[in-house]
Amino acid sequence: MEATIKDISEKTGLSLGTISNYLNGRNVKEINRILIETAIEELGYNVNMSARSLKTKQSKLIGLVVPSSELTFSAKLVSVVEKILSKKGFMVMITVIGHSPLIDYQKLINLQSRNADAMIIIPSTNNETLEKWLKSLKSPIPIIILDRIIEDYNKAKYVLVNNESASKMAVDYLIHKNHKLISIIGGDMDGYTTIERMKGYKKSLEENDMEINPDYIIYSDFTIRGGYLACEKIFQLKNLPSAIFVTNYDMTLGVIEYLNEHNIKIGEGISLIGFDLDDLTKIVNPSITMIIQPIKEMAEYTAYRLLDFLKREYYEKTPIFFTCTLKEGGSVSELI
Amino acid sequence: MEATIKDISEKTGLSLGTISNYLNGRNVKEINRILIETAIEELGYNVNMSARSLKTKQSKLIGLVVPSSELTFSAKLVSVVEKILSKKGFMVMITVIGHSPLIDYQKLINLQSRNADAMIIIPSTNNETLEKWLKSLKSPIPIIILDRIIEDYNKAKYVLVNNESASKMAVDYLIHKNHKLISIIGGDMDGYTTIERMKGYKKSLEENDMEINPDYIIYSDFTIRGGYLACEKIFQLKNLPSAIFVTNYDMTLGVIEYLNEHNIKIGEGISLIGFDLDDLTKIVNPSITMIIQPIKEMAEYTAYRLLDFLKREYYEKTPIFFTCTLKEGGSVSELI
DNA sequence: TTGTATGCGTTATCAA
DNA sequence: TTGATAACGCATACAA
Repeated sequence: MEATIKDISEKTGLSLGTISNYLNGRNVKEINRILIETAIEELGYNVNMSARSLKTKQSKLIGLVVPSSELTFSAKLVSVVEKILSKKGFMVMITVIGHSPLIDYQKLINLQSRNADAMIIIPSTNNETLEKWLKSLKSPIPIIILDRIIEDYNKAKYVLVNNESASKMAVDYLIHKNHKLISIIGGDMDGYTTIERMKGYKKSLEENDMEINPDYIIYSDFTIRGGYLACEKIFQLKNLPSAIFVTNYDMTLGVIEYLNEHNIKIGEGISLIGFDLDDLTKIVNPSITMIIQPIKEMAEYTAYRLLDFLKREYYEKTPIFFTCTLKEGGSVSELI
Repeated sequence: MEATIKDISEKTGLSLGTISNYLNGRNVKEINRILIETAIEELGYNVNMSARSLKTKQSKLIGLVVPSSELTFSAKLVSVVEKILSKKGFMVMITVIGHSPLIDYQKLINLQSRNADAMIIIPSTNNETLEKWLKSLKSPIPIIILDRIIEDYNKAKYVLVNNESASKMAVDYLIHKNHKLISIIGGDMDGYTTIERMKGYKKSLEENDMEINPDYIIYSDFTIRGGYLACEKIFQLKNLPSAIFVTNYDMTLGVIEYLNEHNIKIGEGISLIGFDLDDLTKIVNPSITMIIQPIKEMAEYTAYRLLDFLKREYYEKTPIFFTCTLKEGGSVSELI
């Protein structure tokens, strides 16, 4: 049997209220403080969070909703966010969505019924279940949504990268290296992220008075397999591009896999720019030039903002955009 | 204000007990069932888990303790475990340890005070705080510990791979390819995992009547940087080995990084076998020959066993060992 | 500064 | 099958 404040009360001869006061950082007479502390020590007492939550309506639990498709990204995020939040006594509850609408819904409800104090959500791709659930939420807990904007939902704070300019930067870089035929591999056609990244691609081409050839625009699904297949599609074109810009991590892996498998030399036969994390850069030879999301900074910002919100200091919802950087590797050759 | 069973009781005219009975799957008259269900629907009712937990002493929360050093491994584990457990209404609470003893301890206590129904722990390396905490635990909740054995702690179920034979398999393979000078990069010298993997290394050499040269045995720390530095050390030897066996994922990355940086051709200048996940295999060219841990199977086994334990069907604690496989890539050349 | 009493939302016990 | 009531462990309002 776990010890309760009642046990401590009995052991110390003090009332429940005093013990509770001590536990909540209120003033207690020095003598009693020592009394209580030794009792806690001896009994191995821990606060029962269920009881406390029931009473205070604060769970000290942060819900983290991540899509099954973004596990690498999520893992980084979790480690940073958890580190910051745990220092303030919060625990992180994880739920992975994106498998089936029914199960997703159950999971979200489950999360809700544990009344998380706040929520961090990575919607990644369009997820109707998630959006429906979000809109049905009436409790005004702070919610931070990462990585994309849900069009008609403005009750959350959005933290994202400027996808359009990141994408433009990549294509500008390729053009600067004299590439004329540039292919882009995007995710699902109507996803926010892909739409934005495509915008940057087109904008760059337009600004440089280059033709936009729809054959070079491939839509895929943000998976390794998807990247592989997209790359395969590109190599079936009569007129091969000299460079490929792959717009996410997993697809970049898939593309590299395809190129390796077909003995196509990266940076020679074909130039390549990837997207997301810099894990890869040093492992692949030649290293891959990549657009890097400042994920650590985003995660830190998210965690600290959440903490602010929870202190009710403010809850302002202006979206914040982070800027990606281009990390040069050896995967882009300069043409003449 | 969230709706409670009291609201449902009032709306339906039924007593709290009946509502509770319905909620817990007990028999309720058909008419009342419909009454309740529509009330729940209309009020948007959700069970308050804090209250339920307080009463039942079951949190439906599973604690997951992962080391900061094993984030890749952990991410895979989480996704599999979460998928299985969430179907049964459990949520997964994550805590990352390994930064500082003090914070680690706070986190573990925090986890405990939320009375998780069960725990999954990946200790990775020696962690005194964790061990002390485990031993101080009196509540008999099911605990599954992955990846290594804590010597004098037998209150948990252990799920691991047979490190010794996995390691032996790798070295046997190299010897079979006529490698005579084989270097091994391990983690911290007194860690369970490293000790086991070193055993396999030595056993293989002994069985093949080969000399064990301490110069070829490098201890490091399971990080990317550690792998890099270990590799550097190896290349400072007067008498270079022809093959390196790296005993974990991150260090394998570090080694590849070093080799790329120094233009040492993998599979030509030096042969390489890595350890853990097969993410890499296809990305690096030539693909890396690796010892693969059956992490998905282990995670599934862990989740299902936990579910069994929670149903109190049994809680047997015989350690279970999974077998690694060797996945051939192009990173090991055959010598003559 | 401390003690007493009440209630948070739920389940469990018992009687009807 | 249902209803009334107590209890889970804690925080809080109020009185002392």
